[in-house]
Amino acid sequence: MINITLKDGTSKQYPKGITVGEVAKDISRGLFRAAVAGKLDGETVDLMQPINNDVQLNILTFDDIEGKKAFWHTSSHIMAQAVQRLFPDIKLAIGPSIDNGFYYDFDTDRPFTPEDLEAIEAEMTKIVKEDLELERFEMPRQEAIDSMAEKGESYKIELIEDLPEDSVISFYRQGEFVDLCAGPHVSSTGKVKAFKLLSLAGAYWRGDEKNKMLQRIYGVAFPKKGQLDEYLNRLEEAKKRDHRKLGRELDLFSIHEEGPGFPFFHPKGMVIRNILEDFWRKEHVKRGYEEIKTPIILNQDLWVRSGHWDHYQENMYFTNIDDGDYAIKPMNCPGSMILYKRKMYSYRDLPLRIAELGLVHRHELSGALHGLMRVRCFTQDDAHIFMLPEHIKDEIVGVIDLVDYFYKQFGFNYHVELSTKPEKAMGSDEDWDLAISALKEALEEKNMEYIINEGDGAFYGPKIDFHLEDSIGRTWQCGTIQLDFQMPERFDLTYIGADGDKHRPVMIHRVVFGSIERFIGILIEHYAGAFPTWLAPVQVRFLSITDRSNQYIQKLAREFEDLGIRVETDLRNEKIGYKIREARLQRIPYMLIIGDKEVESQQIAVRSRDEGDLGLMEVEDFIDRIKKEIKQKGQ
RNA sequence: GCCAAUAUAGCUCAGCUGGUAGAGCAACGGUUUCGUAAACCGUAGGCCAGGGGUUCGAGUCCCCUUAUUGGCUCCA
Repeated sequence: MINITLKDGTSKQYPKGITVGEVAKDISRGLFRAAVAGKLDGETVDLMQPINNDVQLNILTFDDIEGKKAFWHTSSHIMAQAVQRLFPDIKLAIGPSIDNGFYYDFDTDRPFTPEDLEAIEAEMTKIVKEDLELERFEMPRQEAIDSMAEKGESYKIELIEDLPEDSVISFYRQGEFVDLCAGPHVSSTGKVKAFKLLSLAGAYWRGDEKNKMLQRIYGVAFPKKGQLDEYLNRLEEAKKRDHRKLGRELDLFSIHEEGPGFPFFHPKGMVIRNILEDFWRKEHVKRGYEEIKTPIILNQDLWVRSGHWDHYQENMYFTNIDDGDYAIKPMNCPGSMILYKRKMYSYRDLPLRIAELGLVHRHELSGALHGLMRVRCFTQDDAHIFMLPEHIKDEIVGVIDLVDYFYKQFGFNYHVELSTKPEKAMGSDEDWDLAISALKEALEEKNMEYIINEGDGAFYGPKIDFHLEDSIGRTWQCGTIQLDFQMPERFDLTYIGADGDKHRPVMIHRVVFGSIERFIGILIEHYAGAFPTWLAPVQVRFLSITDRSNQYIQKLAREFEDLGIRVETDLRNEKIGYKIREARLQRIPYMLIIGDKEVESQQIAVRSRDEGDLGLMEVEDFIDRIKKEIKQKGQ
């Protein structure tokens, strides 16, 4: 007999060799039905897995992340099986589960069509009905390679060859389909009750653009039909808050064929932009930053000196002035260097925090452009902090606090990544190690969780990135803090130390919004277009019942404007319901409805976007209310 | 840049296997002066993304270009 400790801490005796599934069945039939996999001492395993010694066991259902992974992994096998039945000539590459479903990559000369997806789905339905059991088995390395060679599965051979010498090479079989796979999997194909293939895409083998492009099919699957419907519904809802759609409907910005990746900001979009910038300026002054503005075009020699010519050229635009070669800035730092060098600094002047809202241009691949999130020109809310080595940690902590303060203001959740030295980098490994440990130290002092992104740093230094989520869960890098020992060296920056000698300062590059454009895109999706009053392009719209109230409205509107409240009037000869509908579609925080009654009593009828009809109010009371709300910035 | 899909009026979309472009909303003109999410009638609006081809005839078929979308790669 063996002792099995369950999730709730209780332990039970079972005969040696009992399977995970049998334990689940012993606990309850319901749990057995919901079970998709198990977790033995932290390792996820199949339900068929026998247990031979005392362990801690968790029964995983679809509600567990690892359970979902197993479920989706099996779904990807079902899809691959269907594809192989319909298109026997295809080669299998890889088919993992992902955060929201699964995919499988196939190699075939014949491109899949949307009709193929339907046929594949139909075949998958059959496989699910066949309720094929999944069976795990292992093979010695050479045998595994031979067996894959026999099937012509060259990608699988490559995968096996890359496995470490001592690793167990396991396969899963369901009916006639066999795939190299570490597992775990659900016990039979019949469990995958509801699924949908979502999209077709090209994907490079092993994510390397030098490799062949394979065809990837994405899908999702659930144990119940209702869950699938709910998921698809959520996707539909998310599409409604897409910033590209709302940007058009709310008249905030547009992008035209004449300037792919170069967004135009409309008057209402500019209101949001200007408010963000005002807020930004105020907070930066408070924290000891000074603001500068450097030119967009600077001569090519500067970019050679900064290292951009060697490391960033393919992302830059170039131009020519009077036979001289110039570049359009892709970053603000070299301009900031020039300003630092304009005079001498004492160690007492440092740290020096120099901020710049700088418009940069970068050549992004056409296929990468995406609304305001990925553009070819954007404004960075940049700053360069020049400092002594002993300032490093405090300055980084200061920036982390600033970023956190900003993101909290908008109610964002974010996650942090630390990126290390890339292949194409300047500087010695020692410098990089020093810089990386400084960043780590700051993160640890703030008790921040972070993931490490190996080789993803900027060419001049490692960075801490702050990532925000869009409406469908994709994350976008916004804030970043980059520690740089290289630029000060390249530009021979100095300060005079207490010893009277020249010393080299260290610098930080950092942004908080990241790109104002991207940040606005994320804000639009975050609020689904319903901006809090302090950010709303129009805060109040007056709606007339009849034209008898026009004069009163115009008088009030002028008063509100004088108080700095952003107002619009709708005096059209339309029914009130129609005007309310339009104002609601524009997500305007307050509608003030003015008819004969209001003119008579010199009051206003207030309708709030969030709370509905608030009834009659004194004008003064409403002004107090909205002013307070604006001051609180939606907190 | 690569793979795939898409491109019809300001917006959302019809237009079947080729026979000469249509709706709703918006705009404009009129009627209606109305109380909390869409009044009524009328008018105008399109080089069907651009270019080339096949055909007696192309929005529909083919090719090229551009842009967009979903991915891959890259990144704020």
